[in-house]
Amino acid sequence: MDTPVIHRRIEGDIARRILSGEWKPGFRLPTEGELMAQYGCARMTASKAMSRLAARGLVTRRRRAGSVVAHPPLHSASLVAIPDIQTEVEGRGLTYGHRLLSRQVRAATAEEAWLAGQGLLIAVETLHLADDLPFGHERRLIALAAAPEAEAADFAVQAAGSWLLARTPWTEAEHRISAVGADHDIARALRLPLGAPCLKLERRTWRDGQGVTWAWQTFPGDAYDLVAKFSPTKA
Amino acid sequence: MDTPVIHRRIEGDIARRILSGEWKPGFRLPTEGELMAQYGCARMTASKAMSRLAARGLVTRRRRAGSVVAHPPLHSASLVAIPDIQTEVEGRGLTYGHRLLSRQVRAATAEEAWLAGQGLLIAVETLHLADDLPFGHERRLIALAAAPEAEAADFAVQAAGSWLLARTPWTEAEHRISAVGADHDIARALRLPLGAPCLKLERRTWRDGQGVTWAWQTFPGDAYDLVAKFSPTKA
DNA sequence: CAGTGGTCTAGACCACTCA
DNA sequence: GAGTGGTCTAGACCACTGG
Repeated sequence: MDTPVIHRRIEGDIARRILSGEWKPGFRLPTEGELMAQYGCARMTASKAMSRLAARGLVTRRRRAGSVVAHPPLHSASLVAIPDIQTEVEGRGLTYGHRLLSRQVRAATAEEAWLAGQGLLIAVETLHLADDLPFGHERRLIALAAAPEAEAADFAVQAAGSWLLARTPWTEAEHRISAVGADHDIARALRLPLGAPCLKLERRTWRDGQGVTWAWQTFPGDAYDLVAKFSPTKA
Repeated sequence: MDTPVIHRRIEGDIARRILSGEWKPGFRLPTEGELMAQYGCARMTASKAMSRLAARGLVTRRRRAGSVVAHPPLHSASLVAIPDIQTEVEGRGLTYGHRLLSRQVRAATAEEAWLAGQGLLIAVETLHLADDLPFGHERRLIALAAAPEAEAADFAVQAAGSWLLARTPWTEAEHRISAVGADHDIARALRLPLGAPCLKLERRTWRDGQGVTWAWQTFPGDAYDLVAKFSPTKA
């Protein structure tokens, strides 16, 4: 058999009972030895199943104390996925496009030191389009030290964001989501009244501690939602 | 030895080379057999390390083809954690508080059928406070079928959100984040001018396909950011 | 001290797929 | 067909911790 996948069956059986509420938080689960007997498998197999449940956060395991159904975190931190803009637009059945509004190479300011130290960076301003209508506005800084080829790249052809994503793997990112009123530039680019509620998405990216890029994306509040369906079943 | 954790050493060694860029996407990784030789371990140990790397998304494994460094997804979907309000407030060193503005038991409307079918639900309106100042506004519906004890609970003591979280594990959740202008109720509750940009967080929660709760939380745009630091190293 | 999980070994069979 | 990963077994030693 290639796919006896006994460990998945064990994992699923237990997960079902936990998720259904049959086994409540704190409930003492079978030990690995008991699982061996129940399923007629080796200990490593039972162990694998339980390890996966622990990785999923469904159970807590402690030596000697055994495995118990995990208590849901009192202050849950759930997750929202942030798709990139092209994916978002095309997911709505619209045609994605973009326009390079400005591009500039300059030295980093003090505020941008985390990105490029005293070095050079590229600043681009991009308008994202959905079916040729303004969809979002983006300001982006790219550290030249982290992506030297960026100086020669033509961001009118491929948007700076996806250009970077395809080339420069990141190891760390920080997102910040907030609501702002449209300022002058953004109101004009997105054709909104001044002060109209907009969703602002700020993203800073590192690669092994070195700054790569810093982007601010702004979307009309009534045109863009960040949506995420999340289930704890992920391992 | 209890913690030889050879598999973690293997995992770390390989992860480092991938994250540093030394091994680029598509690079053919050592086979399990080669790892056995390099580290002087059994095949299961090498296998475990590689499995974990695959689970982290750093490598792609295929029978016969071997394991290669995974290509970063062209359209990355990054994640933002949504802390609950109390955690958020206390994380800023402020004192958390809340006030129950209204509570009502009524039948579900057609729009709320996903939550409670034709059944009853509890509708509560809560004001969240930071250092006694309005911090966020919350409307929440709770399906009585999913949490019958909610009818007797005193949400003036424990806020409905954390009450639920502690009692009713959820298996699926959907978040929606958007920017809106403050409407009358919210402007009054949060003491904002009408139309002020606000961050709206909508959350729908299920437990095994049955609706549990539906909440809308609204925060002043200039007072609340959703921040998340994310690194792909998570397994 | 004894039970539990964490890890490791040395072998095995199989499914898949590339050459 | 042969090499690779996916899974399983039966045994082992150890660290930790609750009684």
